[in-house]
Amino acid sequence: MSWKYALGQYIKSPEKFPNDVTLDTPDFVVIKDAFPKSHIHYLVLPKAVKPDTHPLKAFEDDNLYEKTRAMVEKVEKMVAVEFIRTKGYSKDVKIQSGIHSVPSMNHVHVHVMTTDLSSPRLKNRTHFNSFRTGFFVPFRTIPDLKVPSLDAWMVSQEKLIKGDIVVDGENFGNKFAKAKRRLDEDFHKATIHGIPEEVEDDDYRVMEMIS
Amino acid sequence: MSWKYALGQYIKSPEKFPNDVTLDTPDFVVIKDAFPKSHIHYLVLPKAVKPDTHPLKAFEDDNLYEKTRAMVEKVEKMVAVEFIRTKGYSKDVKIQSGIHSVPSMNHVHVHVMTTDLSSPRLKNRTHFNSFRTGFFVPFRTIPDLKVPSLDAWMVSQEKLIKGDIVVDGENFGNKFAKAKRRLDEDFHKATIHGIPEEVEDDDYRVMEMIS
DNA sequence: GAATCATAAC
DNA sequence: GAATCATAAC
Ligand SMILES: Nc1ncnc2c1ncn2[C@@H]1O[C@H](COP(=O)(O)O)[C@@H](O)[C@H]1O
Ligand SMILES: Nc1ncnc2c1ncn2[C@@H]1O[C@H](COP(=O)(O)O)[C@@H](O)[C@H]1O
Repeated sequence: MSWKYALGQYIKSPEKFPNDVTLDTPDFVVIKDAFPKSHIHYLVLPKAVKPDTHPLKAFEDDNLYEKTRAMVEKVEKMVAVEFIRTKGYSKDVKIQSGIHSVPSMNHVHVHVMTTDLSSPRLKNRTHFNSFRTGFFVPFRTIPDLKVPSLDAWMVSQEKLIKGDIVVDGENFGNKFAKAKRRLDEDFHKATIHGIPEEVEDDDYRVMEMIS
Repeated sequence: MSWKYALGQYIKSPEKFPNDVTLDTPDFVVIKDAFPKSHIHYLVLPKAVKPDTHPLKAFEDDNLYEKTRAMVEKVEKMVAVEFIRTKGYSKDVKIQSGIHSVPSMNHVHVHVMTTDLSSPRLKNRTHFNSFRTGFFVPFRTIPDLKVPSLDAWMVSQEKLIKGDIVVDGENFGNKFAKAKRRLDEDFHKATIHGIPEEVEDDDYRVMEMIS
């Protein structure tokens, strides 16, 4: 099995990876991304898809899309809870779920992750742009996407990876290290490192969102 | 001022870097290493040395060596205290102080650091070997070093940088990423993440060492 | 996708 | 020294 098929091992033998597999149902396996690009980063893997299918192709199947949507939703709620539990309280837990326009790994997978991009594994511009540009396709936008030619679309989408690094509104050009510092600072500031007593009433909207 | 002389700024204008300068005396400035290779990593900079002097040349001056020794000792004690304060209790705080055989940066500087090499800034084999092979010259061994030809010695020492990565007794060859994982795990395990009540009597030897 | 190595330019 | 970019080999 070449590296391109590495995600297949979790589908084939989830029991072999108890530390990586978070959820194992008849139709899905949910794993921790082995190289998480944010503080929390999961992959949702539908089991019944041919390994080399492009996600947009796979999700033309309304039934698969709908089942995956339900699982993604479930994992999003887990992420919110886990974030609050492990990272201390935060005013708002921001989560993004979606696919890469041109996945490197086979086996259809949906990224479900916090949006911080504050992680030791975020090492280059490609990593950043793959999650913060149009190269990242939010899961909910998939049904309305109009992609006449998948191949042409992929070629076009791939250019987004090479573009300038933009954090918030600020353009960092090719200064990845500087942008990374910013992302790490932003995460640190956004996370409340105080005692629970300091939490204000209006900070509970996340708990409501996930309830 | 080219990058090679960047450490000179702390000597020239310590007041401009309050976040970096830990100690400023008539003869020394002590700074936090800007790219720390261990959890705690300081540089001791004697002020009265010409910028492009090799440390072994500078420390032939017994008076300078002795004054630096006293300052290094002082910083080592600070490091021990800081480690216990910030990283949680640990059974033994291991500290290494010394110079690189072939420094890249000018302005004589002595590294005073914990030995963990567990740091996001440790990024390659060169970093590792520069602190874990004979390329790193412990400060206390300097007076007894016999180096007839500094140039020849440096050429020879430089080869150590290219060697296999060895952690504890284990040879990691060129597998830096794997070695780094080990270093991070080791640090995590060595550091006690429990409550003070779990500390045993014989764990206080560090405090005695520094008292 | 990750990781090692080499190479400019600062 | 740090950082960006390109390149094999997996
Ligand atoms: N062996 C692996 N196990 C788990 N996750 C992986 C593995 N190899 C790569 N990944 C992750 O899989 C994702 C593949 O990205 P992409 O194909 O661009 O959607 C990335 O987020 C990787 O960090
Ligand atoms: N601008 C800087 N400020 C503080 N420390 C630095 C700076 N640039 C490099 N360093 C550190 O200086 C040390 C120089 O290493 P060396 O010359 O090999 O002894 C390394 O540990 C670097 O991380």
